[in-house]
Amino acid sequence: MRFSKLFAPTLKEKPADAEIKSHEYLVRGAFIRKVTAGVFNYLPLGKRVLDKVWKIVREEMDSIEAQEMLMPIIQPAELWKTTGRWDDYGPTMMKFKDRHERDFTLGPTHEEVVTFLMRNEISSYKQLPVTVYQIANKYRDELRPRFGLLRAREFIMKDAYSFHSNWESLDEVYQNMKKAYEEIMKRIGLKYLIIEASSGAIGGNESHEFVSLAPIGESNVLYCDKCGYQASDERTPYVGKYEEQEEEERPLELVETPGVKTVEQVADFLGVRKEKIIKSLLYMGREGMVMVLIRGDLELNEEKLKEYLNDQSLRMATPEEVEEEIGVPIGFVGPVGLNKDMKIVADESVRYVKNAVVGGMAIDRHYRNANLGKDFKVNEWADLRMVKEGDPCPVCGAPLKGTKGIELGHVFKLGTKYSEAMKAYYMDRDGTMKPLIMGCYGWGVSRTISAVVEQYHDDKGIIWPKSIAPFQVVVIVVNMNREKQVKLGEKIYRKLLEGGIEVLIDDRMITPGVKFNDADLIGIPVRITVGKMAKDEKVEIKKRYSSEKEIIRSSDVASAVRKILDEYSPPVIMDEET
RNA sequence: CGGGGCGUAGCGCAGGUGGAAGCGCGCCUGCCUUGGGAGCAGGAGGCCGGAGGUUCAAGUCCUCUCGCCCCGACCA
Repeated sequence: MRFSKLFAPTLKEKPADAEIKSHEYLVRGAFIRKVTAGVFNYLPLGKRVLDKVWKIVREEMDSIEAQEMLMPIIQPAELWKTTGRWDDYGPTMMKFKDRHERDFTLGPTHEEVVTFLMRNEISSYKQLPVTVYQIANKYRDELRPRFGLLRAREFIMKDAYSFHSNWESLDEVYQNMKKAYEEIMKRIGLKYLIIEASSGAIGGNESHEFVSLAPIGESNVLYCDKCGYQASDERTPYVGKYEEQEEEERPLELVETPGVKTVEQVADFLGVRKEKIIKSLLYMGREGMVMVLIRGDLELNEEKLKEYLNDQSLRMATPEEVEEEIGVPIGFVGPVGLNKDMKIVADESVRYVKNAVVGGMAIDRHYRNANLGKDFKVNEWADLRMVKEGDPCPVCGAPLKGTKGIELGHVFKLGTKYSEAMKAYYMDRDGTMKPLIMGCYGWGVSRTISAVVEQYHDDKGIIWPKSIAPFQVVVIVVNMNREKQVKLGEKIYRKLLEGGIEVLIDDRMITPGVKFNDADLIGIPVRITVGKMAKDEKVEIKKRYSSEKEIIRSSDVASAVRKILDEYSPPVIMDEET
């Protein structure tokens, strides 16, 4: 490719909306351009990188005998209603109506569509197992699209689905998929962790996330140096012991607390520790309102609650809903004297709080000395607290450590959730109808590009690993007015092309500074500079991430390029202010 | 959805109290220059996001609207 012909309008200045390096460099380097919030054009350079990632993902999928297919972006509402996800997934879906007022969505994922397909086409165990995948656009109406390709509304994902007649078969594909994902991470060159993304408590619902490490990542990872435990904070059970408080139960007392609502304020106002307060949170779910209790100093883990109540539509009740249902403004709601027939679920921590402070069930009132059993009851107990860095490892008890990352891959044993909801049955060897056993496996293809830039850049721009660089080599002709340089540059360019190397020749009629800066910004691994020494048939060769330059004879270029590419391994950036 | 901010040239931005639309970069022409985003000279480019209003007069004030960005949206 000739730079003079390449559509790559690079930018000198940082775009106003870029907060993180990957966003800034991908825009400045002319890889992407925003069309509207969370929706992007991929320019030629961006498309080249995307294709590289795409190819690696495809090869790894093919290697485990997953079969590529293509599913529609437009999906009818009916499919989503049969699984209940039209409401569960709800606001994140891009919905629209056709001219006949029928509801549709732009697919955020494809479980429904693929299960629908298999329901119609799979009738016998003899057709199983089967694994299919696609690499295609996905649509999610994110609350707040941000960080360029990292949280986009339109993005590219590889999604695979497997179908089985037994759990052993599912496990086999699941393990293969994990290996394939590790291969993808390694081939691209990302530093990553595989983390548990399931409670692992009941049933066979196993799940793992593949997280690319980055300080700006939105996944909180907890890990244990001692035993190797790694998991998402959302899925880490709390295994610490609570201490029984040796304290005499005092009589319940209603106190005035004007305008005092938050745990913080209550603790201050009444002069008690947050540990003595019990927070009463109200959630709306499929079966109405639920009261959730947790100790004042702890954070509720909403994922655990959703899982425990088996209700993905769960959300915090609005202040209006609380007023309407309970007749008391939020901040003063509590379990004492709750005359509504409402389920009360409590975190284990609540069991051990003696003489607690709780909402007074009247405006500007709180109760002191509320005690479990005597003053209020709890219907159900569960582990609902958010585990933090420093809490004990659920496996070995050592203090957990924390880090952050970008979720790139997610594998999940779905079991029969979708097949049962959509009545996707096959006939087994024994002549009975059984629901298909399923697994699903996602990989964020476009997001991978950002994750790579987060790990591979410096203050001049991107430093692509050679596996996904848009070009392997850039040939810079320093002075286009010097015939010697132009001729030698062209000769080298042609030679490398013939050798099957992806090479870009910078033949623009501009000053060399621009060329050097663009080469750095775009992040091409090997740079060959054809300058003053062209008259002696010599050129300079340099790695993107190194300041060392080597002078070589032009006849040695092909072998020098091969050698440098062989040993090319840029350093990973793990910590940096963004 | 709540709070805050911003929409002025392709990009980044400036335009007190209303009174002739500007700067830097980029772009075009010419000269000159060519090892880290050159220099000089000339030039093109704007419905000041949109609609309504106040006024003799609106980029500027008011109302509405659309879009974008940031923070929060889970602690009651």
